[in-house]
Amino acid sequence: MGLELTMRALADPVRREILNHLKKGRMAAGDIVACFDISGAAISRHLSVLKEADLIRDKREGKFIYYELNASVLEEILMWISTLKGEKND
Amino acid sequence: MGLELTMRALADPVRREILNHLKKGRMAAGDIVACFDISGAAISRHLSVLKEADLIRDKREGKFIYYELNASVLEEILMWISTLKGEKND
DNA sequence: AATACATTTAACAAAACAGTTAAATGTTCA
DNA sequence: TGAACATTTAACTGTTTTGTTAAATGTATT
Repeated sequence: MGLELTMRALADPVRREILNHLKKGRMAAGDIVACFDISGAAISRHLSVLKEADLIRDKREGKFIYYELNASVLEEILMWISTLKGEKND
Repeated sequence: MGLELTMRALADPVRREILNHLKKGRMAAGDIVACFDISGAAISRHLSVLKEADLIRDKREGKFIYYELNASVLEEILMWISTLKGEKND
């Protein structure tokens, strides 16, 4: 999917904070909404951007949709940064 | 200062590519412009965003203004990512 | 001083973004 | 089936971003 999607997704502070919340474990969309002061619709779109970037995965369970972090995508950023710093990387 | 400025600066592909170019060493603004297909004015504004984020530093030498990478700011991103991954960091 | 060169700043247009409310979808349960 | 709940999608609005060209600034050179 590429660095482009990832970086764009991470550019927004709300989305970064969503990821910070998910660090502790998966959460239903509604629980995420409750952490913020903006509408559920707005959060929902943020979630879809994060999902598009594969930074999160979702799983429906009954009425709820649970979101969880997929930190593996961040490796690409780490590699990019490390080449910027002139480090060798595999 | 802060992750916010850094992430926003890195969100744009042109700016990331500017950093990639600077990895090899400092370059005058004009040389950077020559790497892209957009106007000097546009590049100049990208440079000012990168500078605002302290990702680059500039130094005037006669007619030229040289830009160089300041990779140290990237540490903050590395730390943020590492906490996301649940790693301890100092 | 006058010109030329390198770069930035200003003014503006087009596209992208993030929020809102209202309507639609999918699921459960009486 | 239909009412209630969780979430997303649609339609729209205001703001920010990125590019353009033209004018301004700073420096060197003659």
